Amino acid sequence: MDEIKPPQRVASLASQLVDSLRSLIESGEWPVGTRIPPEQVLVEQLGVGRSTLREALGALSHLGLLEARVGDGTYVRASSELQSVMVRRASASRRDEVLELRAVLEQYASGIAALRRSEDDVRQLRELSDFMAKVSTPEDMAALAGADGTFHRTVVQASRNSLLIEVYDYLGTALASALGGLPWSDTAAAEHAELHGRLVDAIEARDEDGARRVAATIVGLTRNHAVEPGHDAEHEHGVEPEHGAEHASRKTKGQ
Amino acid sequence: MDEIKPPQRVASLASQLVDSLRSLIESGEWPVGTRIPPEQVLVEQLGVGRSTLREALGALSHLGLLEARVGDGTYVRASSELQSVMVRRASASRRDEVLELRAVLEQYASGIAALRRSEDDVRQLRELSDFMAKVSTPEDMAALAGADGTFHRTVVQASRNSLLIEVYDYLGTALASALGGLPWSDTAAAEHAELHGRLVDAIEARDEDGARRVAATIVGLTRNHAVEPGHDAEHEHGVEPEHGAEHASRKTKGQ
DNA sequence: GATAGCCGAATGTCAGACATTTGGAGGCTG
DNA sequence: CAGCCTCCAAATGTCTGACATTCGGCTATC
Repeated sequence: MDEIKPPQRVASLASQLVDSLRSLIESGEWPVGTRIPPEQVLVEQLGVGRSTLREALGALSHLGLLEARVGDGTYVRASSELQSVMVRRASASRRDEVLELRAVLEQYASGIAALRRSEDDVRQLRELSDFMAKVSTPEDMAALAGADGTFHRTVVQASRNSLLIEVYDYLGTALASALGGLPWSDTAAAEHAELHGRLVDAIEARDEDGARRVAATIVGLTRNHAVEPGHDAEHEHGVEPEHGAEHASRKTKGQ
Repeated sequence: MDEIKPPQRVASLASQLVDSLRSLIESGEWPVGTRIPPEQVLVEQLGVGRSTLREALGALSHLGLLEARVGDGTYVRASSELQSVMVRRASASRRDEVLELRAVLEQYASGIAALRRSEDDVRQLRELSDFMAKVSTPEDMAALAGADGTFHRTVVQASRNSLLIEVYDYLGTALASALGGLPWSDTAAAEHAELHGRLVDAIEARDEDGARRVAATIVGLTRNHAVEPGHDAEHEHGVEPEHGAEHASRKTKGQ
């Protein structure tokens, strides 16, 4: 009995590989945008056959964590597997369902945020709110939409619940590809800005119920904008995060 | 120019396979528990190499839709890819975060349910509520826990938002494997039952705000039970749904 | 009739080969 | 010298064949 191997053949090699690679990605060792070593290198580093490795890489690709390009290499595309799945699921849902779920999360997160917010949160929200109140020219509408998105994400983040934050973000991603920038009338924009100010007030005052109520009002207003009929049915569900951006130099082999 | 193939080599064969197989599963053509045809058969049916097919099968396995067993076959394990990913993500989160998110969904679903509930919903809820009010002997605690779970799922389902329902269910699945059956004191059980009755009342009366508030109270009560310190950190994240159950007879080849 | 052993079948893994695509290096031309 | 073109190495995509491992059922034996 020199060597007794049998003990651990619990999980398939490919499964173990998937877990290993996934933890490499989720831990940030392979940041998004990284070009991972070519299959040949990984095969000899990990000591597995190419088929096995490819099965693992394929799984991660279909999970949305990796993206392989023929003739180029394989890149890290996202750090969370929940994202791609959630986006795909949300894209397959009726838009009002997605909006409703997101609204639910946002309202409640606003309430919690009022309880857990830091001084820093309040400062950021106040800045964004003030900014949105100032802009009114049509050409700033794009900036306003961006600020609005940041505002709501900041509110949700102040809830300090990472799982809630993540789900909220993914729903937002799924929606963004669907509705994009909507036009705002002047009166609506003014009301919108005023409500945001009140939301910040409530959060600053640690008024859970008030924050939730204001958030509900904002959500209702937003929904009225979004339900405008038109491009209802499908939209490409690829979302396509940044990827043309930071590609590690191709010839960087050793690291 | 006899044959022009180039037109669609847009996506890799394996990717197309994943989509095909996934739709077979999600459409219900291959119900959960089905033993899918062996690789060899699929290879010749689909006209692809075994490596390619295996890459697709591996991806679906790691997505949690399939489960392969050496020497036996490959079985459909779940019909939604969101489930496994969500369960895994939730299991990696702090329990209080999961509870909180689930509580959020439940509270708002209760409010929405009050608006959208059918007569049938009310009837079912009333039955469950009455049942829970009756049982008090310790040996019925298991049945009570089951009825409680069914009650809450029914409430959420009355919201008629499939995405919300799905996410709620998965969070519940993730939690169930973690906390299992908790003991209830008599007074707590009585309060619990009384609250459920009031929730049904509010839903029947289409009282959105009241339903949400009662649900919030129930959630708070439940949370007090769940936050008892102890087994906090990790718990196996496998969840393991039914699988020993309905296996199609092995020799059933044609269908 | 019960049990132990055999055998076929199915998945798991590896190796090799070729196809296809890409990006860049190098040479050619103006 | 600048710009374009060609060619090539590299990387992923696919297929085939082989062997290992494990499981379920069948059969033969006691």
